[in-house]
Amino acid sequence: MKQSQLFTKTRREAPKDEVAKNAQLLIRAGFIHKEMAGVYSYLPLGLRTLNKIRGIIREEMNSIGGQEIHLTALQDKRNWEATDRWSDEKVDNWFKTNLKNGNEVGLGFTHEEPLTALMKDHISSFRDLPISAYQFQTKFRNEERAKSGILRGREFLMKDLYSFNVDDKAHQEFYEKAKMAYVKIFERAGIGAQTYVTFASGGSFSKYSHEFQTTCEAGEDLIYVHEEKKMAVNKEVFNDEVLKDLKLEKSQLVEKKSIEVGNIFSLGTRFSEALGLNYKDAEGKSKPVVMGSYGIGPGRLMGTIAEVWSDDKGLVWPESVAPFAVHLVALFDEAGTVKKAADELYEKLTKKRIEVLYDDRDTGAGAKFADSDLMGIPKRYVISEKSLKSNSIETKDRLTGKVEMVPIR
RNA sequence: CGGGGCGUGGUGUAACGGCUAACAUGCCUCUUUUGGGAAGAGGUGACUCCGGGUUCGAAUCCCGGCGCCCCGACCA
Repeated sequence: MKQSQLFTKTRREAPKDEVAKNAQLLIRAGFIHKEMAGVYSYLPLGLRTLNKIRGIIREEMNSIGGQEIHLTALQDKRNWEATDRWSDEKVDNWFKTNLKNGNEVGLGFTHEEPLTALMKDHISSFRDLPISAYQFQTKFRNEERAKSGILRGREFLMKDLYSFNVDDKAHQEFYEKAKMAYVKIFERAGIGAQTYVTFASGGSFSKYSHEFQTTCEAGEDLIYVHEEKKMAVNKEVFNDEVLKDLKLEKSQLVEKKSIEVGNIFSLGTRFSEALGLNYKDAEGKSKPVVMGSYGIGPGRLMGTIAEVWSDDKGLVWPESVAPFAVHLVALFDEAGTVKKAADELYEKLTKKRIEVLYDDRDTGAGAKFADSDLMGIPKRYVISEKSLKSNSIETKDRLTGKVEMVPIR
């Protein structure tokens, strides 16, 4: 893409109402736009990165047998009354509204209820199981306080997968596969080194749930990390009993702030029983389906990557999630020879299906470099009078700063 | 929801209760520039968040509303 065509502009300064680093950088670089507190729009660069993240997640979910679906945001309250999660006393972050006929509907903050109800149409025998289905969906949560930029919003994208199995054993097997898939996702997204499988409260369905916590100063959570075992314990369950359970010793653990980038948990039969999702086993007996749920917020993940991978000049995207692979920066000369060479190189790279952002704007070198640093595209190719003298381009790695002269072929 | 802070051109800031609301940046025009946010000249752009009140006089003080940020609580 030609940068002269990109409608977004970078800015020198962050708006004063943003303190969170992720929002400051993403807004300055033109990735996102703040609509109101806790509500952000994605602009071309931001959406490209978000879609890269979605792509990684999608591949990993497909690889464990997940089938992609798309449920509705509007929720029929009857499903939620069946599980006792409709009342505002039970769930305090509902967005609710009314239809013209007066009926109440909710905006989904998660989708266990509707999917469980939906599955009644498709699950009747043990032969129908296992099933796992996932979606990328906009969730609505009426948070009392939105904060930390894109990390905690009132409207946000979420990948949620739900698993349906015949019994606990089958569920547990899938759960482990899902956990491994999650580990891979965060590795591929570039934050594997600082992301820990973290034991957290399991709610009423199982002893623990597993969170994926990325250590980072901007984090809202406190976890206790065991570096060698690459695992951690969330503060909410940090007690002697749990440590004994997990065979950990306090002295080996280090307290760290972290961001919850994913959470998986066993649901048991809580939803299937409440909504009547049963199947017939081989003996013809009716049994409730055993469920699990597995969430990742791709937007929050993007914000987390921005927090982890950035420096004083701007964003530093890992290749896997960068909006473009290459930032072609042309420093034009009077004669037009640089422009000609840059245009040709852009065509050539594009034909090779390399994703290039071509800075063909008529601005000074300093501004182009500053913007390039801010946007954080992993590779920068500079083409200029100087580089053309040796018939080459200058490449610079955004992360390492390493510079090389590469001949143009 | 408790506590604290803040609303001034697009953005970031300034302005004692008192003159035409200032500076930087952005944007437009011209000239000169062209490897780290170039220089000069000219120009554009604000009912100072909204509504009341006090005052001869309000961006500034008071009351109410709305919005935003931070700390805490909450976040199956």
